[in-house]
Amino acid sequence: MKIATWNVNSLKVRLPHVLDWLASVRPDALCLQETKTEDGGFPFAPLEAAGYCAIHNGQKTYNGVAILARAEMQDVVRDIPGFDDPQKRVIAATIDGVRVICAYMPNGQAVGSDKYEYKLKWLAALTGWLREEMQRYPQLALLGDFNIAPDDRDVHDPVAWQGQILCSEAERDAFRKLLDLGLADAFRRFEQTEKSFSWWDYRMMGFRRNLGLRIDHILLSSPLANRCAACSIDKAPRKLERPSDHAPVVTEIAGL
DNA sequence: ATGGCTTGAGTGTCAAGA
Repeated sequence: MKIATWNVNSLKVRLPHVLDWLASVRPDALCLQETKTEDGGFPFAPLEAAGYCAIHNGQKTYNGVAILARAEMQDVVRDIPGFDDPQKRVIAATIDGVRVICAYMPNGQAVGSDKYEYKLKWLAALTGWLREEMQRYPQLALLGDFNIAPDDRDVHDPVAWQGQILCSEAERDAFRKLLDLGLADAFRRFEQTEKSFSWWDYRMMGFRRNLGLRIDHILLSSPLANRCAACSIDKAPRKLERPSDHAPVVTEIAGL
């Protein structure tokens, strides 16, 4: 089973890239973040023609998350249960016995800001919900744009970014608390080249100079982590005309 | 120099992203 995550930064703009990528990679499931549209503007028809069912938790202008899958999706949940939040950042479904949770964590803007406080509260709520969700679904994968670089090796310039948004200790603590639930960072289960990133700033030729961060992640519960055969970042779509600023992250689970 | 691009909303220019 091949599952993936991609922050597309507007699905309307990126649909051709997404369709090309689905055709060449053929994942069983793809989690999307920042669709930036309500359900009315969601491209269900072309995705279905490409062989994918879709579920969407949409919002105008900002946020918006979706899961595309080749198989039927069951027990769909939108938003974090019990957490009052108008922002559409979570959608979950069961696909071939695997609980797939697609999340777009808040950016946080600046350490100490109101948005930063919201980010930390949001991450705590997600963690609380996942603790229960993992009891119900032993085979669980959390995929998405975490907006957290977990370690200095996930940052192109760790000195410049030290203590800054996406790299602060409280955010990294929140990431570790997710791992403490019994989840494993699929990417770090394998040998990776140094300076592997999943996001590069549009400005300053960030991609060409590899001035990036690894903030998009796939976390796997033990039964899935034990069968995880590969995890990589696909930089190819970032090289196209009008790319998303994020690249897809893909993992392969053997025997599913 | 808190800038630099990109998107959406909307038609002038700003918020937000990371």
